[in-house]
Formats: sequence, structure tokens, C-alpha cells
Amino acid sequence: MAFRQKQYYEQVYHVTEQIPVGRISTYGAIADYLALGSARMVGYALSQSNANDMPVPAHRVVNRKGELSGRHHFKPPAAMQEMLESEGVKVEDHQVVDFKELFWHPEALDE
DNA sequence: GACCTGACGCCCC
DNA sequence: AGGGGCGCCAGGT
Repeated sequence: MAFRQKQYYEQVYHVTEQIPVGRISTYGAIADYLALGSARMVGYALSQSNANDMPVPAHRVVNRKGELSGRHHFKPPAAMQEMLESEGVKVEDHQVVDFKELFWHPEALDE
């Protein structure tokens, strides 16, 4: 239902927005937390958010390997890395350094 | 209206 | 351990 879709997008934006500065999350983690759709849908939702000029820190969301898979979707592809580095997240070869330690679990919202 | 692709991830071989 | 395939849902062609 379109109803559910809107809710899904809204939830994705909400969760993404809760990612603390200097921390990052993954598509899979968000999808798992929402228990809806799939990681792919999360990325899709985020792409829409960027197009809508939403205040969603999509740059803090990477794939499960810690790679900036979505960098190519930013206005300047390098913007994603720059923003992350600006927040204290080190990026090396399009990959987040110590990604595992910087990883933020959406599950933290429940607690 | 059908087919393909897309910010991914897991299961199977 | 590495590679390939399928699932996910929606949107564009």
C-alpha cells in the first residue's frame, strides 16, 4: 500500500536523522531495525531524500562493508567523504576507517 | 503494460 | 574463501 510506503520512507528518514555526528550506520541495519522491505529500499528512500533536499544525513549511511557506495549520488561525489571527514570520520579509499567501531545501531533508539 | 535497474545483503554453490 | 544468484520494492524507460 502507498500508505505503508510513506510510513516506510518516513521511518528511514527518521532513523537516519538519529545517527549521531561522527557515527555511521548501514542500510542493512536500518532495514533490519524497521523489519520492512530490504536494504535496497533504504538506499532508495535516501536517494529520494537527497532529491527532496531533506535534512537527512545520508552521508552517514554506508553499506555493510563500510564503503561509501552512495557517494556517486551526491551532487559532488566527493561531498560524502568530505562531510564524513568533517565530522571526524576517517575515510580511506571510499571506505570508512574503523567502520565497525563507528557503527551505530538504530536499535539504540529502543533503549 | 512488461522489463530492467537500482545508495544492499544473505544464502547457496 | 570466493563467486554467483535471488530477494527486496519502487520507479523509470
